[in-house]
Amino acid sequence: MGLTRSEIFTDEQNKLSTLLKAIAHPARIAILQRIIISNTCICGDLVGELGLAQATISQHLKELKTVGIIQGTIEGVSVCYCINPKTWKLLEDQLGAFLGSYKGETTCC
Amino acid sequence: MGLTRSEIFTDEQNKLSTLLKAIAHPARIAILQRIIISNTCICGDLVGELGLAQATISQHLKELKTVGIIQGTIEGVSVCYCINPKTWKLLEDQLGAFLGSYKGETTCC
DNA sequence: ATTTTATATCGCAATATTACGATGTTTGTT
DNA sequence: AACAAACATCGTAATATTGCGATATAAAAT
Repeated sequence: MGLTRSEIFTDEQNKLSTLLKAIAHPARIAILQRIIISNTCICGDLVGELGLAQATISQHLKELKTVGIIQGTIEGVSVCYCINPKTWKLLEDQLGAFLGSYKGETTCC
Repeated sequence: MGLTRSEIFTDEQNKLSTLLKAIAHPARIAILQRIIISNTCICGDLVGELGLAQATISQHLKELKTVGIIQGTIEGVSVCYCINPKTWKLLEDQLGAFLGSYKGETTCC
């Protein structure tokens, strides 16, 4: 016990939950918002702005990168992070389909 | 350490991450899909269908109820669960605004 | 070559999540 | 009243997450 029993769910359900889990943290939401807002690619700017330690930010970035939501390019000494359009679209589509499947008929309760 | 430092984030970021965390689990996605699909309100049907123990299902339902995504009405011996339209809309709006804020300009990386 | 700057990784402590058996509670049935 | 059915809650074990100091790594500047 203690670990999610992924075998009993569909690939879609597992995939969607993985993407959702990646963005289900205020720090990672803040990081993504910051990346989206600045048209120039930020990097360690986040450390000064978010109020979390450098190691913590780096770890959150890694999690976002692991599931493919962002991608990082080495730019001299620093690293340039940006949204991975493909994964972002996938998330929008999957989530849109899921959330949109409820039509709010209130046939119940 | 070990606990999210919510104080340093905005209420919107915290609220959204709370809602996202609630749906960021394959079992809870499956439960929500099942609730949406059946126009009649299911309850313990989930236990037989999902392959998780009754205590586990009940716990997942509680989590969804706690953040307000579903609501339960006692219906005799069983409990009728359904989507809370208000929270569902909130989630759609907040998430739509967040995901939609990225326009995929690829000005970067 | 050494130092500085920027980021990543390691290791750890605190806390949270997941899952489930066992037990409690509530309502309907006999 | 006693019993059964449907859920909820408790307690617990296994695992995951969060955060950070310390340390490693890699590129640029001196």
